[in-house]
Amino acid sequence: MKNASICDCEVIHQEVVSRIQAQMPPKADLARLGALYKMFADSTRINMLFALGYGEMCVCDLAVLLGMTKSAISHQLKSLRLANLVHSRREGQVIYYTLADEHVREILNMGFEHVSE
Amino acid sequence: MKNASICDCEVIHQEVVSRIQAQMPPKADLARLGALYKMFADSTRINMLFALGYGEMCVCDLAVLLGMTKSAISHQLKSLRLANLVHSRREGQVIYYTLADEHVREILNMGFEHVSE
DNA sequence: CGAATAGTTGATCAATTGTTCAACTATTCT
DNA sequence: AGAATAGTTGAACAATTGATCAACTATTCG
Repeated sequence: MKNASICDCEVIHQEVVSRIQAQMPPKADLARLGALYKMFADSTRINMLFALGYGEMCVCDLAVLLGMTKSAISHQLKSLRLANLVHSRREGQVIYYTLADEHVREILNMGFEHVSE
Repeated sequence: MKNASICDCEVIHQEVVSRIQAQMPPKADLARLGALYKMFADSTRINMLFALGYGEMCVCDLAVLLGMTKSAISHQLKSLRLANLVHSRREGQVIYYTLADEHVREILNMGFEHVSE
């Protein structure tokens, strides 16, 4: 009984499990996918991404729009930047942020459709 | 200075902020979107959803496939069920789970494409 | 009924996460 | 150079999360 350690069931559908195991993408890919979705899994970041989807904004614009401190916004922007979901460009003291690419917009819209029944 | 409480900047692009504020979806919708993505924001759940995307499985199958306890799997399945991402049907003692609809598969694939560069 | 099996549940605990605060860097203007 | 402004950063803390364990329910079989 090789599965005794994790599962005491006797009705394991071994053919199904084996077949699906063979089809599963590499674990590392799925971990990266989880990490990607984690960026969308927060109200503040969703708001920021949607806002940036409508146009370029600086940190202060986002702070005013969402009623949050520059610090909080900046921390989240850093996460989004590291995840390659937004790009930034500096103009003097002001740093403007935009969505990184159309893919980000597509992911947002796809989920939004599902939420809108 | 109406924004003094949240932001000390003087270069707020008020026209941009106002325009975007008008375009933003209701906050409640964005919160629900965040909650939806939260379901995809975990390696275990991503693995489970991908697996179920390949075929119906019972709790034990998933436990064996992912090397986790029935309890852990069951807890996550409950979250997925409450989020309407999976459906279940009972057959005797065994409860089989499947993806709720094609939309779930689409969301998974959309993200997967982005992760696969 | 009673034993065995499949699955669920609630409490607990460690780990992760998001915001705040204060201090910091970078750029502009005088 | 010095002051002012835009943005970043790290530590700290509360809140949330995911796995584990033990106890529970539901179904089948003898």
